[in-house]
Amino acid sequence: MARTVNPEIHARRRAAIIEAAAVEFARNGIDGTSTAAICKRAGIGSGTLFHYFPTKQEIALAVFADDIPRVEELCARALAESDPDRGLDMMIDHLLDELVDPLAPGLASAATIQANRDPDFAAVLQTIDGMVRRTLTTLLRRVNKRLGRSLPLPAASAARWIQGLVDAGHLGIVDGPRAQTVKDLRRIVAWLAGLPK
Amino acid sequence: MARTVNPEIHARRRAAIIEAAAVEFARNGIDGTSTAAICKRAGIGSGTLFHYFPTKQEIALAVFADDIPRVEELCARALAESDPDRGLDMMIDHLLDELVDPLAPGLASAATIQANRDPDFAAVLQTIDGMVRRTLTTLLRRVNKRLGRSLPLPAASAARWIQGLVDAGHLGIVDGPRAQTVKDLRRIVAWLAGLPK
DNA sequence: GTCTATATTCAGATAGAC
DNA sequence: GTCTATCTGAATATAGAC
Repeated sequence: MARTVNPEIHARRRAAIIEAAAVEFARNGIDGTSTAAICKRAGIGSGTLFHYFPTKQEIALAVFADDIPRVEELCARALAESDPDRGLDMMIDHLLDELVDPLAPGLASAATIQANRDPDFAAVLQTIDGMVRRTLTTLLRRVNKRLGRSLPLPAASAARWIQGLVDAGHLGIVDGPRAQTVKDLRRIVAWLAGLPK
Repeated sequence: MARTVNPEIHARRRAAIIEAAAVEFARNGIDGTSTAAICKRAGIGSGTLFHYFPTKQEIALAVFADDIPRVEELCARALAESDPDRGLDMMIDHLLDELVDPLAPGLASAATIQANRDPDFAAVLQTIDGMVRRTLTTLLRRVNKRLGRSLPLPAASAARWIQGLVDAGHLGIVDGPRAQTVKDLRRIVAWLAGLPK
């Protein structure tokens, strides 16, 4: 009598591995993380790890690819708002939430390096980035057309810079008191969105 | 008598190793770069590499520490300008020059990861960042006091964000046509510096 | 557990300065 | 010719993917 697969347990375990891997990757980079370290943190044996993922590369891919549905849903909700300023707020809020994650700087760095070498990985990053950028661009254009405000930069450029600013926050370069950082960022975004002082 | 040390040749070769290492680190990260790869690119044997540097860590440190004098000189010159706007321009120009370097995104990522593990390395990054930030802050304060313009953000915050924006460019997230990127950045900086439209 | 990859070492080989 | 800074690349030992 063969043991039947329990998909729920499988998914949970897979998620636990991804979580453990994310912590290690953020701290030590992908090459700097041994599969043993992931196993230890996830509380599993190495055999189990390679039952869930064929290679370390695939784990790295999954860490980021798992975000795609979440981002998709966020973008869809922001675009569904009738007031583009509300949609922008929603996007910014979520981007800022990520920013609070202490793993963010390390993960962003690890990702940049990995994207140099793994085209599949690069594609995943591009998917996420592109989705966010297109959403922000659309929202900014709506601000422009529907609300009649004029933007200091073209919508597409402004969208890129908003992403850039958030990523700068990710890198931890802008590392003042968190509250001040968030306040500043909102002010800059407001300017980019053509809001009056 | 014995053969004497030639400091000039030694320095040149050391620089060549650092240059080769920077290329490899930018492409593959520090852990992802083998000492053999550095040797190959530098055109030397592995023995020679370890004659110049005791460990790979030390090579990584040198890649960034070598920038300190250059940055010091830049900051000193910018602060010596009587017109703070000229000083700001000077800083921005140099920051943008770095941004044009195709190695910048990879090196920035590699550095972030390395700083997590090597305190000496972290100190080097902090030195460079702090120097630039203090210089920008001082220049922005002068804009405020001497020229009587008021800034949309406190000088210290604005300085951090300028660095953040440049680093966002480093990460390659803002990767539109180069000319447009540079133009946008100047516009944002002008706003941060309180210049009228 | 196996097997590869790789950081570091070492025992010379080479060649410039006197 | 001698002395030594400098270089080399095979050898070692260890780590780590699978």
